[in-house]
Amino acid sequence: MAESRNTTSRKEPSQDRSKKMVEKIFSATRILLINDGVEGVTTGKIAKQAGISVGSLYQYFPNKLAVLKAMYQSWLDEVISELEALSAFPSMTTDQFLAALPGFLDSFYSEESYQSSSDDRQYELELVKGMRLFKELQEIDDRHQERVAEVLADGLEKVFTHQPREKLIQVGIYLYYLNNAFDELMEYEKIDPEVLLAPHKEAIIAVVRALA
Amino acid sequence: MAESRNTTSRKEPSQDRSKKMVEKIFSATRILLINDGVEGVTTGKIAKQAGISVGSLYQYFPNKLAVLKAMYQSWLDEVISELEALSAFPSMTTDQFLAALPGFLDSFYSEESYQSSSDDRQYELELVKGMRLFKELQEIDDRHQERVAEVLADGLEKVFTHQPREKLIQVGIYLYYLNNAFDELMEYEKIDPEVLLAPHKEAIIAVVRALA
Amino acid sequence: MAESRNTTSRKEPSQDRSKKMVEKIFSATRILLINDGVEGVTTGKIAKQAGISVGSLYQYFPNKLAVLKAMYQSWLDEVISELEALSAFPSMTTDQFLAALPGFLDSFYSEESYQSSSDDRQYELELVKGMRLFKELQEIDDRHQERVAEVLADGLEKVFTHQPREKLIQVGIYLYYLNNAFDELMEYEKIDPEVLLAPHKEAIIAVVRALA
Amino acid sequence: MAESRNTTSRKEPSQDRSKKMVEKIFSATRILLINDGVEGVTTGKIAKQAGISVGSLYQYFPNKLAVLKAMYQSWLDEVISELEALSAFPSMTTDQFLAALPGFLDSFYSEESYQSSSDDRQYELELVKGMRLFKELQEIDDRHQERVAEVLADGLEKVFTHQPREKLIQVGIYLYYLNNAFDELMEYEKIDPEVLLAPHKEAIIAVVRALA
DNA sequence: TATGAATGAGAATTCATTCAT
DNA sequence: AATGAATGAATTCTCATTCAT
Repeated sequence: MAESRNTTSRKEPSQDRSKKMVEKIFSATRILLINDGVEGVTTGKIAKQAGISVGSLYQYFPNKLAVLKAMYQSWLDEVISELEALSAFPSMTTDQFLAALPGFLDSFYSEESYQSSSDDRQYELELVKGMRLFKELQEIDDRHQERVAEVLADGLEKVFTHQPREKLIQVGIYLYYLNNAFDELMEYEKIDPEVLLAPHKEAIIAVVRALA
Repeated sequence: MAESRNTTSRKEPSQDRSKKMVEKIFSATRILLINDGVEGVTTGKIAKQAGISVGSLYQYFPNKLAVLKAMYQSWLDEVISELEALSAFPSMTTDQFLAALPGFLDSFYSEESYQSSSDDRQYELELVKGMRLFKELQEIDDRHQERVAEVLADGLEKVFTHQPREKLIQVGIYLYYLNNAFDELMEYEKIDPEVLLAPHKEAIIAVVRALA
Repeated sequence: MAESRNTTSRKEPSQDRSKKMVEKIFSATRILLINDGVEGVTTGKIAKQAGISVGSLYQYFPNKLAVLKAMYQSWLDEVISELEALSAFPSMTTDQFLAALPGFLDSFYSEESYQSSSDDRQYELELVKGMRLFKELQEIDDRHQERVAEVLADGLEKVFTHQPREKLIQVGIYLYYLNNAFDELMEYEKIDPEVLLAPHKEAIIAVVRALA
Repeated sequence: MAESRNTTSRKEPSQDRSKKMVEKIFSATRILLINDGVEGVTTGKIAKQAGISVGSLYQYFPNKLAVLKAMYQSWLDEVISELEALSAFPSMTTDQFLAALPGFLDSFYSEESYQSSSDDRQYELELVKGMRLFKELQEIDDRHQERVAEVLADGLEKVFTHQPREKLIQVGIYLYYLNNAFDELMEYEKIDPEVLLAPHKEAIIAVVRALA
């Protein structure tokens, strides 16, 4: 593939028709991502699965990567939204925060959260795989990381007001990675979530407490 | 690629010539892995980079995957060795262990360790990428995870004798992921190792202390 | 070649364009078969000879064998048609049949029939060669043999009503082989058709007469 | 393969060592021919099966085809020998010959003859396949046909003294083809030798009687 | 002589992308 | 706009043959 091409959408999905088309392409790609993995996604298969022609696909996206890029971006935007919701709590003292943390983590890691539908997980895993596979998607990922750090730092700032912003940003990213590691671990079949949840919470609390 | 083929080495590198050839192939592949990523590794490029013919490559490996497999396996073996060295400490009481832990972590995460040459890191990242890309390599990885868990559990067992083996295994894996997350984080340019080392150590200590 | 693949046509040649394309592929393959032999037929050469791209060939056939298979099948279908026409005579007594046989054989082996263009013969020979070369084509051939036996038995049954079907089938095949042997012999340049036609007819008549 | 090269043996198997070597190569090739078909015979496999090196193979034969050529030639020589034995009967009158023919055919087609070991049959079939596959072997085959015709004509001449040599040659070849067709037919699993032997004999007798 | 490592042309097949209809 | 046929570069792997040891 000519990876050096423009990979942004070719046209704004202004008309309904267009929106529907893009939607078809996304959901077809999602299915392929889940069933065949990124490496198994081809423009031909997307078109077939979407019930459209390859030509049409190229009417809405300049190349294959642009499709993945849009989907990846969209997923990352969701993640940011969730993090923003998470960081949207009222200011409080360190003690209040530390007291509330265990309960919060319990609900955050309640079964629903880390046991999202297997399809969803697979989909996300494949997007991440694609991100690592195509340099172009890595740029998105870099911007995403920064955004994540900012959002989490925003939250931490409400509590750890005495810490320099820069440090909160670093810790924010660390917490993000900690969470991702746990999520990834949950994919591993030998793992017992019941057993690991406790140590994982200890780890998070320790990191946060170190900010106090 | 025919992923179902036999992917073990075709011949034992018994003779010097053979060893040299295999070495050429490995180092050429390493370079390609670093420069082009797994997705950019082709048998043709390997041969060219190694200064040999494609045919020769196929005298030593039954297919492209076998090359990656051997390299991945070799790296994982090194990792296991390191972990074994790590777990080869004398039995001690929980208090002794917890007292020694911070110092140990300091030396473990001394600059050398997590600042290995960028090439080495890139190489390992690409191997991991390949592992996710090819089913056959995933099997190796699964076995590796189990091995890691066992080795780390062996170490923890010397201290936390009262804990059931199974729990030590789970925690062992968690610690492995924690370390990997930190390593991965170190790749991220916005990160300041100086700042994050402390919270990371706190996290590890918290997880271990929870075993007491 | 992966002989275990699906080797039927990839798409119905419904549109005119498609028909023309398939036609191009067939006639190019025919030429290669005649000039280079089955062993000399490659997808690349077919495409070049047909003036199309390799990719196009694979739009119409899933693999090289599928092309040969279609051509072989098509020829065998013709053969069956001819045999059906041959067997489409009215019922008659043994005596009537034996009296008519010599005249029939004369017209059947009139020059036109066994002196088809050398290219046609060569083409058929190469198809047969291919059949022996590729297991997948052998299956077609087996079905063909059975079909031939049935059709010829249908004809013989109209005359030799007292013979068990099974015997007529066996004799049908024998006659088919006899004819093929004669055809093949005609390819041999040292042969004088004028001289051999008589003994060949004697042989056929003897075989048939033995059914009376 | 460079089919245009010299394909005769590189050296006379004068020494014992050489003879043994050539023998090894032949018997290895025979096994491969039976198990994998001509298309599956490679110089590498031959060497491995023979327990020698590829290099050695090329010491005794200039190329792969030369091996097959020698084996094919050798088999054809055997066939000729058998035919010579067959034709080595005393002169007799037409009536005597025709009276003896049925008995002769019975013994000729006794089970041993047309039910030679499956391996032998397969071996011969593959040699014939190879003959059709490689132009170079076809030349041998042409010479063989002529030789067969001569030998059979020699036999027929003892009986049908009034017929011109040329005609006997033509009929000789026809009989050879008749026999080959029957042999080939016997390979077809739907065939019942018991049923077809009688008509086959009728055919032969009719052809011969026509010479009277 | 024997060995078998090394060669590299060549074969089958895939797939992103274009463009005539 | 939509279609999907056509393209051809790229990829993996094979195997007859050579040649240094």
